[in-house]
Amino acid sequence: MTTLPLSLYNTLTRTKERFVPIDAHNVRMYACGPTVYDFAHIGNGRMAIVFDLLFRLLRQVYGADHVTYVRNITDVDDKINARALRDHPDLPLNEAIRKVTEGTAAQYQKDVKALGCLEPTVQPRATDNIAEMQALIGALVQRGHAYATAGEVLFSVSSMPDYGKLSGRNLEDNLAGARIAVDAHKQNPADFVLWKQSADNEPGWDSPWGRGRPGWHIECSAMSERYLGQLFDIHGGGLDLIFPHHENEIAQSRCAHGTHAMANVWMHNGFLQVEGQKMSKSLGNFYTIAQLLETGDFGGRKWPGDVLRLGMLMTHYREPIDFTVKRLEEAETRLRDWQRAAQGVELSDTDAPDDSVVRELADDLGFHRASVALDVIAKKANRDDGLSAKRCLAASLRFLGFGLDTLLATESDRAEPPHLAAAIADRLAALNAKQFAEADRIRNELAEQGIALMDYKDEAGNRQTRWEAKR
RNA sequence: GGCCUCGUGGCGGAGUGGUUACGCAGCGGAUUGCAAAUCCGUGUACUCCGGUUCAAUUCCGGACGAGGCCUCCA
Repeated sequence: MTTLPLSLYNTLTRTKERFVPIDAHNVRMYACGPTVYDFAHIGNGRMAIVFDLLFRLLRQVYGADHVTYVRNITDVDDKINARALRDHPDLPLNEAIRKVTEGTAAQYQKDVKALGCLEPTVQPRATDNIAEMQALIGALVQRGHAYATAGEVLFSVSSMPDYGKLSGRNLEDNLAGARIAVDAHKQNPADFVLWKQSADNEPGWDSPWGRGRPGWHIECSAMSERYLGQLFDIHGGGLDLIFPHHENEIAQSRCAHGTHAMANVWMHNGFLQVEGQKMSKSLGNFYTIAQLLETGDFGGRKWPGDVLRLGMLMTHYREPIDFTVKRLEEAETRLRDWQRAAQGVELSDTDAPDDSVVRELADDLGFHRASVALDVIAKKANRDDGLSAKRCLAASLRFLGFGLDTLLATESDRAEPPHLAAAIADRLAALNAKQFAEADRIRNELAEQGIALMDYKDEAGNRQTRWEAKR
């Protein structure tokens, strides 16, 4: 285990802080995962990539077996119910819901894997943790932080003196700006639902407060406690979750447990725009991960997962991203350069990334500075015949979650196309006979098939040809 | 209205109280039969207005602009 100093920006204090784990033998992080009612969009993808990068960094610093990463799957939600009714009107509700959540969750796993994300240590589902949620709600009621009224159990924000610390807002501010009609049954307009009653045609679980379903925030409080404990190291998610979601998670967890904190560090990734505009379905610039991977909807072509990954990471995780075709093209060029420079290395499990790369990442996930370090290593790898630089570059790319040859040949081209070897041999023969027209004819013919030929001289000074498949 | 971020060259994006990355694209050169790949070299910048300072892109204040949140959206 190294002692590399790690610093992370903490939303709670709005400063970058030195990170000190509660237990260096088990560093614990939680990220709010998807609500599985629809395919994940690229904004969801950014969140997955950012926290995957953090996970990888922690594993590198503290050891792969000393980090626990929990990313939940929210599979109880009114949007899911609505989707189930819409898409499967003929099925019983429970079955329809299962169809929606299973299908969407499976697609999510596929998507984030394509983006180069490691599997989290645990991916709990909300519906497997209903009892834990009810226990938390029970504790909140018992401690006087929640009350039952009009078929709902509500959290009482006024029962918590420092409610609003994370988002930096106080209850008066909220009231001043609130244009929402105050629900009459709420003691304070900012009180939020922990449990709500379900109608017969809505999914529900029996509870001390009647058959119902959980509110939005309680699931993360329950699942993080179950897998990470009452106090853990890092909690993350998208910027929009600061309020109300994370604020309310903190309120629930701390008040239920009587603790001073829920997680020590709160991290939030920035949003993205698409071609300069807010991503929205009505503007027609809304893209799912699967769409980018498998269709030509964005820029008229498919985009490999690790190009998307680099395109996201090119910008610091807290900054907004303008997601554009040009950005992806640059990401592709750059990644291909790295892959070319690292080409031909057989990596072993023990090959470690370069220190400079890890060090830059350790400074609040400074991926961009790490990428500059990669450039330096790549230059070195290209310059001398230094195998060590090549190996180091390859190990660094692997560490960062990138493939080593994904852009050098596509899957289907990986197997050498038939006749290619013969064509190359023919061309070499023509070249040696100085029949350049014939040689160029063969080269152009192959180019049309998406195969680029590159000539070089081997150590003996003989002309050789290698090839690369384009896209 | 309240609360947060943020404004660097064609683009992406670091960084610094004075010497000013790096990458993409462009341009020039080496190499090549010609290419590709690779290497070497190279131009353009710090939103505006005040203030502090010997000196500000960097610190402070203001303006303008962009983005996010303010009850279920990553």
